[in-house]
Amino acid sequence: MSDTDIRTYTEETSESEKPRENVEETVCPECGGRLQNDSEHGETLCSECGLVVEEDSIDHGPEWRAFDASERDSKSRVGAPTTKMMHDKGLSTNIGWQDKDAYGRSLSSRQRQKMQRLRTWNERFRTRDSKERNLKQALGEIDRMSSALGLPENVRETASVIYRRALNENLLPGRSIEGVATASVYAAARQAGVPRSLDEVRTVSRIDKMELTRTYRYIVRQLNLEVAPADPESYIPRFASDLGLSDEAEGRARKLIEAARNDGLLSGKSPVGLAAAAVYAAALLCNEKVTQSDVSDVANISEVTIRNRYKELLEAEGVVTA
DNA sequence: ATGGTTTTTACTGCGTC
DNA sequence: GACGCGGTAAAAACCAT
Repeated sequence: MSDTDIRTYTEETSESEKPRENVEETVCPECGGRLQNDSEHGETLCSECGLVVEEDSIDHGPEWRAFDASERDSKSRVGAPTTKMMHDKGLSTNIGWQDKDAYGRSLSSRQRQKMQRLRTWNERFRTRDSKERNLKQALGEIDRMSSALGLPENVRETASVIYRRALNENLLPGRSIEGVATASVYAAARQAGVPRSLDEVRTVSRIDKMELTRTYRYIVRQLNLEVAPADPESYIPRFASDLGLSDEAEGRARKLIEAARNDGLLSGKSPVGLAAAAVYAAALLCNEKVTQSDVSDVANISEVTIRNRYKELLEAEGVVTA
């Protein structure tokens, strides 16, 4: 009754495909000139007019920001930033494949043999036991799924931490790596306040719904993760932006949820449905054009549910203001 | 396994552009 | 006439017991 957040919603995603822009274009839309790649800056630009058509999303900069010179000095450090996203935090030794010494000179054949042995052993130690190899694969999956879901970096870190803990507590036997990794992503997204529904997570994973819910429950219990019931409000920004609504409408939607919360309308209902209904109602109140089917598409919720919820929302609002 | 609640599916009628 | 909206009944899904 209270634990509605586990709920899943069956909805085939085949019809929720959105028209995709053609990225194969090789002619400048501005002047018709030829496009060329600038790999250093990760851009695709026009050779005629210099228009940047496409920018790579990879950021090659450091993970911190500096606002003045002294801050830059104090934050700067030598070496690659560590990350929990690599199974060894990126700190392990790597031996280059080129048989060159530090000055770029070639090594003698005797030294080459030695380096080859070192490489072999280094690799063996690096992925020493099954746990390390397990983690290596899982973190790859977590990264992949997070990207597909558009989740921010900190969620991936959190998911990685959760997975590590599950691994350390020996929760893995009997469960698939993919399953636990998926559950970690789901839990991390919710903890970070940017929840994705079970359905959304499932679509980027290779496991089925049942395994995901089972595994998710299990690791939440075993690790004593504190995952509050999903708050409808946390879905609102994403839905509102997907529908191209104004900030005003978004705020309005929050107020509707707030009013409903005071009336005790929230418990037992799907948070996604509530959020969708609030967004729809708010758009109406702000005279912004959105149809029920639009909302049902972006929220993956049925129109009927939206109708039922939004009726209740407006009533609650009416009670409060009256 | 079962029962109660919620959501979905499918279908209908109404008004408007 | 297509579309958006509102309602209903039956089916399905989900959760707790």
